Amino acid sequence: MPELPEVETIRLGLEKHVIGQKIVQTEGRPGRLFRNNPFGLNSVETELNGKVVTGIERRGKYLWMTLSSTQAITPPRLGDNVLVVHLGMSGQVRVCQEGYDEPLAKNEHLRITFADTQLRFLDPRTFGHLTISALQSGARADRLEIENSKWNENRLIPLALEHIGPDPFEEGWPINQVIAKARRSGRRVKTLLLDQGLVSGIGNIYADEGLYRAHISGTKTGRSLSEEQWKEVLEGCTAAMGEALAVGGTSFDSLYVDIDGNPGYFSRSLNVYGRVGQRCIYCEQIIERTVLDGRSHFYCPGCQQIEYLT
DNA sequence: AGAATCGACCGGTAGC
DNA sequence: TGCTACCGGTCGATT
Repeated sequence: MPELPEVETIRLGLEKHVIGQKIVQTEGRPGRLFRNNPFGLNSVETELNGKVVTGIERRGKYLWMTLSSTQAITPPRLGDNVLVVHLGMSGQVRVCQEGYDEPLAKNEHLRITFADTQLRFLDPRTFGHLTISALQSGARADRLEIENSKWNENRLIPLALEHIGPDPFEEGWPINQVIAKARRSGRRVKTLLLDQGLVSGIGNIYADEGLYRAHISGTKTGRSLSEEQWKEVLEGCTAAMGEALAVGGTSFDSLYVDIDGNPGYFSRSLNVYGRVGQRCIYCEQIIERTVLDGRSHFYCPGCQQIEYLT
């Protein structure tokens, strides 16, 4: 399940392989992955063909590929169309150097061919998205109702991502404003961490790991936590994601691999996620699993005091 | 109007 | 061997 560290691992791999390369051919499979693209698959192909890749950017779990009509690597401009990619829960991007003429695989939705490299976008469960979107000002995209929303004003963000909140790995991300908003909510902390409009990139694994690191139960309401507790939770999630990124992400099952097909190694460092029945490494109580808002929640009953909501 | 909650979308796979 | 239940990120419908 690709969350921030896994998506960033893929972004780094793509940067290595396709920056400066010219797209010679694009082939897509019509279907659900293009459901949000206003002009359908054809517009994806016409937008990409002949363009040069100038960058691969990321916010939260979304990636986008910036493009240029000339060979020079120039910064993206306001209004430029980019290819936006979301991997859902089973999406993969793979880089190939051979077999260019093989027909599209059953689960392959887009194939981009460069002179000596080919990118393949695979997604068996089709929860992912592929779409073309125009860049707009990051400040305008910011929906946090922040008074001085200057932290992101120099960044260009695809219009399709304007509902996506700040990413803890973005330079100067407004953690205090995120906390202020979270503390006005009656929703559970775990649910708030998964709300990509509040803070982006955190998924089920790193939400549970961050809550465990902060020794705080995800069943508490947003408004019941102090500023300091919220800071510990968010920094716990960020630290877990940073450590995971350093080892190529978490391959909890075989669904996540990087662009070369290699798994990440953080699953062996997880403290609670998927460890139901095993002992907490800190207090030695047995890790439990419950369901919050329809999602799995793993926690240590010794370290994280549960709050039962009526 | 806004906030919160819940089900639908998929198919690989674990468990029976 | 075959069947069913389960899982999760996001969106849209419902409360």
